[in-house]
Formats: sequence, C-alpha cells, structure tokens
Amino acid sequence: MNTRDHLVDLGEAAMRQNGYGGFSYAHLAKQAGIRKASIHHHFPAKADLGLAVLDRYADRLVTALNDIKSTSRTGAQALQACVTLYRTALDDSNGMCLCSALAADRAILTEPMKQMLDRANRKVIAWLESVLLLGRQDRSIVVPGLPADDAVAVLAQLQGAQLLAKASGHMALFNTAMSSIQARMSRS
Amino acid sequence: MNTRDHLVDLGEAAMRQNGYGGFSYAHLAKQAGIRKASIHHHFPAKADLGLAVLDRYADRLVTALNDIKSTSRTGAQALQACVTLYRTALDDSNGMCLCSALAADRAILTEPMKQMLDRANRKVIAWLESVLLLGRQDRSIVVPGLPADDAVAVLAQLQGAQLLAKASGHMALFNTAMSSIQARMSRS
DNA sequence: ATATCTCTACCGACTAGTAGGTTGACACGG
DNA sequence: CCGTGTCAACCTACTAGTCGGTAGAGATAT
Repeated sequence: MNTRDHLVDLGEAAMRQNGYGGFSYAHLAKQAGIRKASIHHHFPAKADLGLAVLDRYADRLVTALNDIKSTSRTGAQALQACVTLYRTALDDSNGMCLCSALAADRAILTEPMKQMLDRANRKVIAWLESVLLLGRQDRSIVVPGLPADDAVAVLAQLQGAQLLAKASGHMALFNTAMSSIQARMSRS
Repeated sequence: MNTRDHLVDLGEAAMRQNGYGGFSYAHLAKQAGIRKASIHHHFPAKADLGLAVLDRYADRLVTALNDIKSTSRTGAQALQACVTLYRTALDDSNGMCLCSALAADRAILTEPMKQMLDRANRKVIAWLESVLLLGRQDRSIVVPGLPADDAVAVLAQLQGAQLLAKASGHMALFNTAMSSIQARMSRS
C-alpha cells in the first residue's frame, strides 16, 4: 500500500481523535513503522499533511452526502441517513467529524486550512438546506422558519451531539442528543 | 489582587480559547508577569490548575443558571436567558463553554478532570430538563418527546453553535444555529 | 552486458525551540 | 524564626524541521 496514503489515513484518525495539535510526527512515525524524517519527505511541513487530510475528508464527506441524497426517496430518509453517518463516524474512528475536531484548534491552523474548513462547513450546510427544503415539500420533515437558518441549527446539533458523546465517553448520548431531530421526522 | 486567583482567571481564558493542551505554563507566566516556577508554587502540576479552573467554572455556571431560574417568570424566559448566557460567553472570553473546549482534549485530561467535566455537563442537563418541564407546564416552550432527552438535545445545540461560530470565526452564526430553539419558544 | 545517471523512498543524526517540572536560594511580613 | 511568595538556573522529554547520505528501481549510453 502507498505510504503517502497510509500517512493520510493515520493523520486523519489522529486529528479526529485528538485535534490538529494533539498528534506529532514522531507519534505518527511510530504508527506507520517509518522514521520521522521520512514523513517530512512526503509532507515537508505538518500543515501540508493537515491540508491533505482535510482535503480528502471534505471530498469524501460531500460525496457521501450526495450519494445519500440520490438514493433517498424523501427528505426525512436523507436526513436520517445523514444522522446515521455522523453516528457511525463516532464509532468507527473513535473520533469526531474533522470539522468539529479542528474548531478547537483553529488558532494554530494555517490560513489555507482555515479556508478549507470553512468551505467544508458551508457545503454541509447547503446540503442540509436542500434536504430540509425537500422534506418540507414532501411533508416528511417539520421545518420551522427559514431552511437556510434551520440547516445551521441541524449542523450545530450534529456536531454538538458528537462533542457531548465524546466528552462523556458515552457514545449513546449522541442518539439522545438527536431526539428533537427525530421528533421532527415522520416515520417512513 | 490575589496571584492565585489571577492565574485561575488567565488559565480559564486560555483553556476556553485553546483547550487544555493549547496553553503552557511559560505562556501563562508571561501574561501574569511572573516566572514559570512561581506558577508551579501555586499549582504544582498543570492538572492542578486545570482542576481549579474547571471547579470554579462549574460552580459559577451552576450559580448563574440557578439565578436565571429564580428570576424568570416562565420557562421560555429562563431558556432565553440561558441562550444569551452562552452567546455572551462567546464574545467576552473569545472562547467557548469550558465543557465544549475540553471535549476535544479529553484524551489528555486526568481522571479527576474528566469526572468533574461529566458532573458539570450532567448538572446543566438537569437544569435544562427542569426548565423545559416548566416551559411545557406554562405553555411557553414546545417540548417534543421526553424533557430529559430534549435537555440533552438543547445542550448539544448550544455547544455545537459555539463550536460552529468559533470554527468559522463568525460569532453571528451562533444566533442562526439557535433558530430552531427560538422557534419553539412563545415570545413574551 | 555493463557502466552511468536519475529519481523515489527512506534513514540517522542533528538543530533550535518548547513542554512540564525540580531545586535551592533570597526577600519579606507576622 | 518561620511560612509565603518569588526567582534564576536547571532538567528531561518532546516538538517541528533540516542535513547529508544510502538503497534500489528504471532509464540511457557505450
């Protein structure tokens, strides 16, 4: 397997678990079975690795969301699949959505990373807005107020639920924190 | 002014802005106009300072919430004041609720800090539950499902809104992320 | 076929700087 | 004289990043 891709994999896991400032090249090197200097060969600076991780993550997230939308029959189905996606991420990588994990470390991110983080968040919000709009049309989701505002509220709840679950070490808390979203969806 | 209290002040600000791993004794010493060793005199280990900060913060938060409840006439009034509290914290300290700021760093927290963090979160959730219950009785808040579950959902949304606002550097996003909470409250 | 050249991936040893933490001495007020 | 608070100097471990160099694969030239 490609060493570079392997490093991006490990870097993503590390960042999702401990944030950008929470892992080191030395730590990563040990995991990859490689020397620190060799990581610098692939990613001259830590920010280069961070950007590569973020870039690939954003791509994958947008693709996953688009897949969900194209295979869902109702808005509620799409929103439910999205909630499940965030829940699964919590279990799989024992870490959060990169966007939430990086928010705390924003002060030490490079400008390109900040911009990419913003773009990723905006894309997710736009997707949620379109799903809420669809759900309002097909009467599968109750949408109070403007879908554009509500989309931000839903994302906040998704990320906050991950935060709360991780802070308590109690992953089931994620589902509880999603209760008010579930209540707004008609069961299919 | 008491040096020890001053250090707790500075430590709280640092932790809320950059998390537990995001500040150092050297950094703190410079701010306090004191040497690193002197900080160790007051707080032998960083974890001691962290615990002191968290302890005082939890106390103050619970007190503030209880004050809100005793001066509010309706559930909606209390909830609105709570939302304002979280919003103000975002501006004042340019940082988040400690509970959210520490969630990302949970891996490097000591056991006592983790326990205190959990206790603080549970207290806020219990407070929110009582407010939702009150709001349902006086018909000032729409509560779908169990108040106990909804309380967790509201806290997730509060913390997620702070996260999102901070990640984007756009504090106004907090208000947008609260839209669906506002929609559930009858205007007084 | 063999010598040369080039490139990728890797590594050991190093740098300057920072992390949290320790020690022993000095000042000062009760 | 004793407790409190402060300090300079120091320590070990770790941070990101640099340096010169090596092993091997593939192409090219003779």
